[in-house]
Amino acid sequence: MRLLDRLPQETDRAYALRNIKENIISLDLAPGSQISENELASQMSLSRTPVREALIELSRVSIVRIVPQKRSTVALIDYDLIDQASFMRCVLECAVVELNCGMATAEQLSRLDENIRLQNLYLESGNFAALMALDDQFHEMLFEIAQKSQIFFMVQTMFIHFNRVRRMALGSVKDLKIVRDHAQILAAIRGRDAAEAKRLMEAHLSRYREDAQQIRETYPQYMGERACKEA
Amino acid sequence: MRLLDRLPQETDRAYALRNIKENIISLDLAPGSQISENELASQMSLSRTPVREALIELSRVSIVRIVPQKRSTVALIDYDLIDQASFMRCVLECAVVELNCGMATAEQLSRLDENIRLQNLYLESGNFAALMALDDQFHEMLFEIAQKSQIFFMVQTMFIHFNRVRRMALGSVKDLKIVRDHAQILAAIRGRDAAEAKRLMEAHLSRYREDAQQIRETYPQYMGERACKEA
DNA sequence: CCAGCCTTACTAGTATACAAGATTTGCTGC
DNA sequence: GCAGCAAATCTTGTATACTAGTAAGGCTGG
Repeated sequence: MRLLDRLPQETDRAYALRNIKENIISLDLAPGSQISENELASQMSLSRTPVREALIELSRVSIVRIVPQKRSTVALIDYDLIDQASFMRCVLECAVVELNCGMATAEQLSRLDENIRLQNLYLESGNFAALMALDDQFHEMLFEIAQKSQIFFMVQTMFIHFNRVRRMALGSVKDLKIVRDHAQILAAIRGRDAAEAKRLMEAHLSRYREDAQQIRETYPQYMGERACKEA
Repeated sequence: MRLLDRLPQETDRAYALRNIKENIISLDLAPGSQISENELASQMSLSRTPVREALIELSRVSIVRIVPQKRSTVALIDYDLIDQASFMRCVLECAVVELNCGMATAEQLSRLDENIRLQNLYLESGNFAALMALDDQFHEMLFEIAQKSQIFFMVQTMFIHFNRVRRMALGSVKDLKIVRDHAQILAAIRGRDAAEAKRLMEAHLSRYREDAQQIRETYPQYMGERACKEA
């Protein structure tokens, strides 16, 4: 397990959650692998309590599976869950971006502009991790502008299914298209064209599904749904 | 605090969560009231651990507010949060009901029929609590039919903001309209008319917002947003 | 009487001990 | 050798002890 640096004023639980999440996305905690509260706790130099509380939260979105008195495992890649997370995100963000067209201020638009400028920068320099963080931030800003931050916060945890697969395909040529998508979406918002903004967002989010087949072939051992038997 | 009966095979944590949630909705744990892990634990004859884990989950959707090392309180009624929960629900359910039109089987349709029959029954007999439960079940079934159960499960917790206000307005004449809405929605699904189904769902969910002003006047002490100062 | 400090009694966060259940390992008797 | 039982050792669930931070109330010195 790869350890992240502690953030200032971060509680043990928040640290454990952030750390475990990151390790799941990076596949350092591999899909299907067994995890133990005790083991994770000692690796992070914490007690079981904050680790356990973090795992409970992750189990709520089915990214960690806790079988009482038996074991906990990192969930296998489940395309049904990814589809559902993807569907939810698409439906919500399309509605959000429509709202954005009616309410984004000049100052907010320029902040989005700034974000996209940085995206282009990291795209050129090949810093794909930073690019992904900016991508997340871009979408979060759209929720903020629509005054729907709480919704973003709530559903964000479910995006991990999505993000794990995204990370597997990192550095693909798709990234260029993604940044361009963002610029087009911003242009539509600026032009107050809700229908166009929605159309672009839908197309944008559908990109993430494209790599499914390739990933399925590259990491067959991580696939769930049907092949895995219960113990 | 009113205690619910234990369910078979329910863990202490699940029981605590169900119990606290119910007491928040029923206003037995009043908006703005201070709650203590210790006190709740002793009232439910549990230790702090499962109670605490339940409260953490509730704090994630901002229905309970935990101030570290200070106190925990039941959130005041916050119309912004209700709006966001309502928006999320509306956007998701409209998309779901559109899907339903394309995929509901005859067997599923008849189960929905059965549910609505029961709704009419409880409406006549004035059993509004049972009616509300059937209402919830109706909407959950729509998610199931669309094969989006995980989404329902995920966002359900946020509906508590919504449900608390709903409970305050319980027994109003609106209930008649609500049951009729359900029947119309089902008819649209049966007729495979996605546009109509969506339109009906949107109108249906907008009903819940109507009582806002009345509730605001009836329970001014429970209102949050601006008037409350930090301690 | 009043200001300021300090004690005390709370809070939630964390660590650890213990309980209950499941699995595995190895012994035992055939 | 093998079937079956049993004990040891895992797991997570729960209870409790301890830590640290906050707030309030009382005491003390002026």
